[in-house]
Amino acid sequence: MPRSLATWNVNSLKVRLPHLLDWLESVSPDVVCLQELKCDDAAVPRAEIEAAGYHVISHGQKTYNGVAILSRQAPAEIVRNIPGLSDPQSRVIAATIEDTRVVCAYFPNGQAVGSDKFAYKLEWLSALTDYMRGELAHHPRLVLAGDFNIAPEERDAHPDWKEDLLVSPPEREAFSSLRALGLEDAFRHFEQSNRSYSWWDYRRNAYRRNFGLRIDHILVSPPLAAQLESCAVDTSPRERERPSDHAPVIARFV
DNA sequence: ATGCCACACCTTGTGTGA
Repeated sequence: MPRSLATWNVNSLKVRLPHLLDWLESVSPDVVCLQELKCDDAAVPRAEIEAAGYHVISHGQKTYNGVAILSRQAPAEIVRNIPGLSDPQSRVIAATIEDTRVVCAYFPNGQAVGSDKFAYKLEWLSALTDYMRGELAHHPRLVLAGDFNIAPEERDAHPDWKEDLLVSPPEREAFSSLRALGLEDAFRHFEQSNRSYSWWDYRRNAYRRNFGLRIDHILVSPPLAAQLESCAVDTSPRERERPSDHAPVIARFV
């Protein structure tokens, strides 16, 4: 089984490749779920990632979206997108790595509560929830990791966050529905510092002020929850030059 | 009230993100 699994929205794989390679070398996670590649599959820097010791599978898209799974062990049963959902946006890739089913997802942003894109977000969330219900029936050891674009509780958003988006009741109810399938938020399995976040706006010195949200999550099924050893946000890549606006989250298992 | 920043795009502004 993988002993460690991370998720990271890199906001352009091309720009963030040096950050990613350095981080892989220093942290050496067994599985990494990446989001917002912003490139198509042909542009994924496969050779560099393989040279770092990882298999790489991707579901890319030019300009927007795009997801990938990096893994020390070979992936099997690869699925791209949510089965049965007609969606031109590349937001999901899933694979079985050893004995564990890994679903990597870049959830829609939603733009503004009540907008067309918000309606798409809720429809997409409903489809994902149905998909996860079926996956859990077939794979007792399941991870859903990615950029959820939802801060699930009050404590997951800075008190001065004024927008409804990412914290609205329908978004939080959708997150609860995923948890209700029997998935645990790995981060909340442990004591954490107050104001722990995974994303900070590039503007207005948000990172320096820790004006952020916790929207990147690792949800795990009960057998994996029972084996959790730790789960933490790694802010070190956010402190580099030209960082992603997101920091990676990493879970370790005994 | 907007842009504040970053990224991609057959760029010289626009769409999108969170």
